[in-house]
Amino acid sequence: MLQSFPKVAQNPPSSVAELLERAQDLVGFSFAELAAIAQVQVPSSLRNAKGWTGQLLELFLGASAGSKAEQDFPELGVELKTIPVNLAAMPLETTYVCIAPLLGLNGVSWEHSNVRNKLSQVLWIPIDGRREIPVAERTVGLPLLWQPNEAQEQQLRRDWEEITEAIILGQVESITARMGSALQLRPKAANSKALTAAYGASGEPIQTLPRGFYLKKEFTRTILCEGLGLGK
DNA sequence: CTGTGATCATTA
DNA sequence: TAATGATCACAG
Repeated sequence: MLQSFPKVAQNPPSSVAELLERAQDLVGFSFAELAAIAQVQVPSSLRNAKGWTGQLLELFLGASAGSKAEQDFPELGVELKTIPVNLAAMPLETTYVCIAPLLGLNGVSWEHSNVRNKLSQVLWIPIDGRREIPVAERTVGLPLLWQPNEAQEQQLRRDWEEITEAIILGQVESITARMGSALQLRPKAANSKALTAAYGASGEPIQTLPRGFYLKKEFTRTILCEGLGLGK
């Protein structure tokens, strides 16, 4: 099969097929190679460049830049997630999904939740992210376009409902990352001093750390292994 | 400050 | 040593 050389996208993909084509063209390339093409520097460490990998791939796939609270490819209904894995395809990190609203949740249903919207269709791009490999030498893996199956959808729904219920009841501060089987709630802020409004235990307004929804590693591992036919 | 992209680093 | 809670950079 003919392999086109990857290049920085000048426009968003016009179809899912085109998006997948672009992703396919990146397979096997190292970050050093891609960074050279995109004319950006490879950080020696991701310590001060935590989102670098995801943003590098966005350049090649043509994702609309910015920090809008919507999918990366709104016209295609696709969300992009780069996920560092080891040789066993085990995710090395949890996956950030979206900010968790702490107010105005009355009447919000799973069907209309941001979590469901973001996860309705995801283009997963695994990265060989082994820590012992220099960032420049890490490579892009096989892309996987995923939609939650019935069981996964219900699992996510149960977690979301449990967590959301706790938020509504003013228990945000007692929710730990242990709650939920696939989805978890964790801090998502510039630092521990950032504050946002939420409900207190008596329904009174309080200020608390902003939270975000994340996918636990094991859930993501199952997606990748089933989707890529790697067995379990 | 909120939301995007996430990984770091301390602790259990 | 894995997971939780904390943090980094940047756009708007």
